[in-house]
Amino acid sequence: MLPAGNLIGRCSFFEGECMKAKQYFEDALRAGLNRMELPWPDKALIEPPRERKFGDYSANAAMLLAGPAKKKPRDLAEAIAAELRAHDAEGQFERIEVAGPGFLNVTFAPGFWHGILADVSAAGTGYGASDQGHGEHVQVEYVSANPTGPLHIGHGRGAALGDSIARLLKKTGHDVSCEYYINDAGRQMRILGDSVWLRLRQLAGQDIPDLEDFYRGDYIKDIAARVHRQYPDILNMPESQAIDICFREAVDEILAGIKQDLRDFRVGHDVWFSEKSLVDAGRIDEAFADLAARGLTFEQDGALWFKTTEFGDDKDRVLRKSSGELTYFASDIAYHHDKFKRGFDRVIDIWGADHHGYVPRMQGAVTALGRQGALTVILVQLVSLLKDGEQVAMSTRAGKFETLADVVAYVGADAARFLFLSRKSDSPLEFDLELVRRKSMDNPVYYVQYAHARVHSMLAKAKDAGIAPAASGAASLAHLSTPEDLEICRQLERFPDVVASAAQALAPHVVSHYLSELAAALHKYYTQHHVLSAGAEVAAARLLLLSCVATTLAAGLDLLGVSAPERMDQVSEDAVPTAG
RNA sequence: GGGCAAUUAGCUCAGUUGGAUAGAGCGUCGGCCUCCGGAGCCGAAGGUCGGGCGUUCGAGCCGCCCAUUGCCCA
Repeated sequence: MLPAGNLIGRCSFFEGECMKAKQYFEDALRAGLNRMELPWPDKALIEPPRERKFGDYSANAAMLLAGPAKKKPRDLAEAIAAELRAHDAEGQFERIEVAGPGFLNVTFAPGFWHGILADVSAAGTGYGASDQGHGEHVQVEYVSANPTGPLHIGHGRGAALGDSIARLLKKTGHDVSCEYYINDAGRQMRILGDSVWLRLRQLAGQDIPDLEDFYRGDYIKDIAARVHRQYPDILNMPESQAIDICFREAVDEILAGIKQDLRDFRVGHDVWFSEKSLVDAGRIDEAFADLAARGLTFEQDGALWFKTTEFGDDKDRVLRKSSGELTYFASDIAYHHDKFKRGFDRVIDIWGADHHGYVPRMQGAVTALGRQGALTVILVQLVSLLKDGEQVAMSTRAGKFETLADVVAYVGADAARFLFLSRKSDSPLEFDLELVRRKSMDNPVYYVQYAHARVHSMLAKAKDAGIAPAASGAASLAHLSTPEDLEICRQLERFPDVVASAAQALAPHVVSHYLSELAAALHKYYTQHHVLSAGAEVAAARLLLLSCVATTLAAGLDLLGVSAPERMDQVSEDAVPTAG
């Protein structure tokens, strides 16, 4: 959990007085307890109560202090409440009450909440930003699919998650680099080269049976045909040379396709790191030497072993087989060794959940390298693809929706991303193509985008009518006094906290849930309070409030990599299905 | 056989250092457009938080056992 000091630091981002409600209450409470010569309890919590009727924020301090002070929790709470009331010179609190077993509940005055609008207006879409990361150098590695075929929908989930986590970390003051690790060395790559070579010869009329263990997607056939066109005499070359050409061409083409798919999904990596370059540059040996210097490797049966049992693994692992071949583990160690040598304070890897057994080993390796705790592995559970409630087979040969590109073309990047980022990464996800594609209320992404578009529609109408939003400090804000006005202010005030905790937990779904709630508050407001016909002064105040909602929605959607359209007909276009 | 996760409303899911009557969307049923976009709003019904035991003032959350499901490893 964040120390309280961070909250103050975050507020310094804005000019003037810190308007954070939670912090304001905490400061007042601390001061009050101090005057009463009571300590601040270690487990003191200040949080919004579950039910609105209990006020804006609730503190459990009296319950924690009652025991040691030998007083009844409620009596002590009353005494603290009286102390707080006596010192609320600025009248920021509307109500200070004691409830239940001894909760201390406060409700802020409307004027306090109106101050939030100044924060949002001043920050614009930068609202919610902070420096809690203090420029920490963080690397996020994600997708990193083997370049043996196009990305599938599971990769899409990892891509959306990694990209959004990077956005969250940037927003909270981290120095972030996004990386894709290209596994272009090793056995899978040999199989890829062999697969293309085999198809090429088959296409040339040679009667060769399929291999048991090779890539058989149609894209292999396409690549083989192209390679043959490009190298007409390839069949006359020495086989090793021909296979090498097949391999290089295949990797280049598949990788280009992967990059295109990610671009279409609005995911961008800063660094594409080649495993082969790691091997070629001798980095593997460097890492081995590092481990050997720490006495953590040994030779046995002609193989090189790493003593992972010293770090909690259930057995030691091989780094280099007796045949001289390197294991995946070996290059992964070298890769992470390299990451830390590049100066990252913290490294985040996003992996498919089927690799979970690999996590302790990798953590052990990082510890062995002297960087315990610097690696965070996020596991992403499987995505099951449905169409009208029925499972779509995911095998390479099955239906036409197996690739990420097809799915994105069918439902649109916004809808796909929002769904991916609406769920905790460690729970399996159902992705129903028809549901996600639907432009209706069962689709949360449109609900949120519509809220944003609704505000902009009103702002445009207001402009035509010559009504401008009020200035953030205007006296007319006093008109924002209904429960719906204040509810929206409260929601807006939460946003920086939401961003901070989402970044800390590396959990973008916290943001998407928040956005749904803010959108709901906006839609409710829209139905209950007419803006443009409410009289010039009221209209101006309400326009300011709603434009702050739009700003915050846009800031939040940006963290998810989802567009914030000003008109809904602008989003429907990229959801139009491709031919067929 | 061992390990990692998951289990919350009919469905899909939130609920993070243990706190007040467990929430949302969809679906179902019933309401709301002479007015800023109805892609919306309001209301109702719907729960043994998989089961059991324990820890304590208090457990969806922590511990142990069991069940089911998924994955990893031998």
